[in-house]
Amino acid sequence: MTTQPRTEKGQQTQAKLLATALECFAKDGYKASSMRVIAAKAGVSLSHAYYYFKSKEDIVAQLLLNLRREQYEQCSGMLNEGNTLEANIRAVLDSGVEALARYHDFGPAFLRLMLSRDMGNDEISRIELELWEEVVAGSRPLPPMGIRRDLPKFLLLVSRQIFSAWAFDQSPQQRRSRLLMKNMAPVAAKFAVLCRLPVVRSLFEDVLALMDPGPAELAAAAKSTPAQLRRPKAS
Amino acid sequence: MTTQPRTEKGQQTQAKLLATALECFAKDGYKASSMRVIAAKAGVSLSHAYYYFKSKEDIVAQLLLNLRREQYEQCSGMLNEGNTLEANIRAVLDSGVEALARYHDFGPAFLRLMLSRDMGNDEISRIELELWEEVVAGSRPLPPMGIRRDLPKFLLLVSRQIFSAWAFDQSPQQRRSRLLMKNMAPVAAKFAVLCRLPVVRSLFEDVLALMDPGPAELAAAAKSTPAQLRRPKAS
DNA sequence: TTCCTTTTTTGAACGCGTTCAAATAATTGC
DNA sequence: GCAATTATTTGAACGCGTTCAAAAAAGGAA
Repeated sequence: MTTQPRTEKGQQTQAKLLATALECFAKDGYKASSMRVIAAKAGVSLSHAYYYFKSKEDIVAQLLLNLRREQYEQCSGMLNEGNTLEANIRAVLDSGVEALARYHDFGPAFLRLMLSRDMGNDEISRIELELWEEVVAGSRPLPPMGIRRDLPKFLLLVSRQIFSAWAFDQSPQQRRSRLLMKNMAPVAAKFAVLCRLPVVRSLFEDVLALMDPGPAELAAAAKSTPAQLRRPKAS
Repeated sequence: MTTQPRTEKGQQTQAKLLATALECFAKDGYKASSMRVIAAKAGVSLSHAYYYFKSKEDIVAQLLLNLRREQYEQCSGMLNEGNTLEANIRAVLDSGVEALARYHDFGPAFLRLMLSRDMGNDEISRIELELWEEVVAGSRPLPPMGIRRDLPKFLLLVSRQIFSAWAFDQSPQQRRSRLLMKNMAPVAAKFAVLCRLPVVRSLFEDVLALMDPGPAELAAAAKSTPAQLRRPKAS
């Protein structure tokens, strides 16, 4: 959403455009829902769609955001009933794939959105992280004290990995990545328990440190320009 | 490469087309190197380019394959000199990012190629796996016996994760993902050593089993159609 | 050579995402 | 009221990846 409508009619038009787009997406899939089709079905000109949405990807971002919100509402309640960590992880993974299943051919577009850091994906990331926080906080028994704080971030990481497998999964019904999800939950739970042991625990911390390095380290890396660019190959 | 040229002139034309494409890619980047430009610079018509390459992505696949081959030749020799596992991992990761650095704006296209299973990326995967096998086989001391066989596959997995971070890394010089690479090597090496402990070892095996499930398990998953498709939401 | 089949090459078109200058409508200040 | 400013809407165009029918060239059998 690039341009905020400043009049009431504008709001309506934008809303209608978005609603139409989501409808088309659900019915005809990603490729078939061209900007021309969406604009036509919404009763506005093609170029007008670009007045409110700066790109097609921008609309897709809204779709993904909607789906995540749906998912959040759907399974937020189920995470506080004293289930095991494994069950909670499973619930979130399942609801995630369930919400997105109809849009599997959006996979690559979704992935691009989530992995690139430039669009309105902050909100999406926030929702996802919040979910994983509820997964951890609502599980009984609670995971080891030392990792309780960072476990959600770790689970977010893991779930992204799974999501990326799902996005490109060509097996019928995405069977492969669904199986991956099913097996991932117990492994992650087991890992959390094992984090009581210092050896495993330090691995956990290492991995997390990899994913977002402290600002000090980043700054240090900024200074040392390795500068050993390759000699131009003879070709 | 969709159509194999059947005459000698055809071979030449295809080769010229490919060479021109790689040249354009190196000089002008992904977006600027349109099929029209490539065809024009190669001295053939636009549609003729599609006679030999079924898509632009097809040419990009060739580029990636070339880069991987280059990387393989460059660092294959360095892996047999009795360095530590960590040093070997670092060498491969470094040479990888070095080979691809010029083509960073191909990142998303590359990623798509490597993650989707439908094109000629078998060859690319094969080369990568071979490299990781040399990393393991050439390191001193050798990693624990029990994981020696599967460690290469695990390292391939890890490297893909890093690659995906690199592909979307918007920081100047891809500083963030380069730092990630630098820190990943010691963690992976440490992990390999810790695999002597049964706890850690079983984690290793769990993760690997996740990534390619045995055929039995896949077949089982195929039968049980969960079939709890969502009730159509009220919109 | 001539005819026929196969391979190579082309021009024209399609629909796509996106941009832009210009037209229309709404709002505001006087 | 009217003019000036701002918000909305449009049509036409651009370059892109891709497709297709058909022309041109090459090769082989008679």
